[in-house]
Amino acid sequence: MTSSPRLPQLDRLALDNQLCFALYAASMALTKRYKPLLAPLGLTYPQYLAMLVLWEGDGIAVSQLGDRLQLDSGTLTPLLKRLEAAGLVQRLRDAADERRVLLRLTPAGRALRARAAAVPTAIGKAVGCSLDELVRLTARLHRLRDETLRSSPRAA
Amino acid sequence: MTSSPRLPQLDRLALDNQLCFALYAASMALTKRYKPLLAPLGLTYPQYLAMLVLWEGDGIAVSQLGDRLQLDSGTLTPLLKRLEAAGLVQRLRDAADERRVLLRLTPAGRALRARAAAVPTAIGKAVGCSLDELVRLTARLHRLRDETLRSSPRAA
DNA sequence: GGTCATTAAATTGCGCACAATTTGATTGCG
DNA sequence: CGCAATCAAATTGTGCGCAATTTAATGACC
Repeated sequence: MTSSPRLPQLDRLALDNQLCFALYAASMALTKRYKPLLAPLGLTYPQYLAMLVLWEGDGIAVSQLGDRLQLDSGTLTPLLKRLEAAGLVQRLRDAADERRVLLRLTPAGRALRARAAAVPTAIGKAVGCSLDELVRLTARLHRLRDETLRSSPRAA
Repeated sequence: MTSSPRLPQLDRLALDNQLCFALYAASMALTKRYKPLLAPLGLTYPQYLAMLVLWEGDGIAVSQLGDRLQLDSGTLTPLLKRLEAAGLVQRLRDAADERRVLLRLTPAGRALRARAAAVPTAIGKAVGCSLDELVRLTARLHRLRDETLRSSPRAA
């Protein structure tokens, strides 16, 4: 059986047939595209995602931010400390539950939203597809994530 | 203008409307799904991608692997040293061009492919969509990556 | 043949991502 | 109340991912 030169399984291990690699490569490429747009704002890409959540509504706990971004405190604690050092976010213990750390935008953090509004516009042009196509692809990817997490051992 | 409570731009900054986040979250979720499947093989996810390329054909240089995965030597050099330490890959200077490092699979590295064949099968079940849908989504993502890289400043 | 630009890896430094553990606060229950 | 279980952040350690620099080899041009 090892002498057969072409098994059907070989094709399934081809890099370009892997959905995971297509996702990974597209995500990395798009993230690189964001970098020059976010650098003037003083944000990295994950920091930008955290700010998007806080612009929707601040005063939330670290764990709630983590639920939204699917990241844990091991990732978020140092990231949020950097946002705090940059003067965009305030971290303070919840008086009602001292285990929690609440996140508040500073005036500077709130003001940054206006400058960030130009980012999605610039990216929209770069990906080169219609708004409708973009919305459908986004929805498709969210369903894929949900499906993947659902079948996972320790999904939230 | 700052007193208007709802500007159309606000919606464009909503996390769940970002294609980038949908990609990022789906990619992270799927990568986590791979982890328990790859751990018995002694591979991380990026190491698995490198092995996929080498299983297609070894004897290539580090830079060629980098072209395939869109990764640079800063990422690949330590990764490949770990694969070498694990006994899966051999790194040797190209006699014809001493700047290059050629990558060869060891017998153990070649043998690992048979065990890895079970991975795509297991993942296929987890994502919960038809093979046809999977192929179309993969192709769509590859086009998105190409488009994103094409519009990039310093694309290869 | 000697000099300069180019190229390929490697190295350094920073910021994620995550598993595993620790610290400290809260809840549940007798 | 007392105490174990649970929970939220923080910490520690490993492995990417990438920008910037360094080292060394090759190619080009005079």
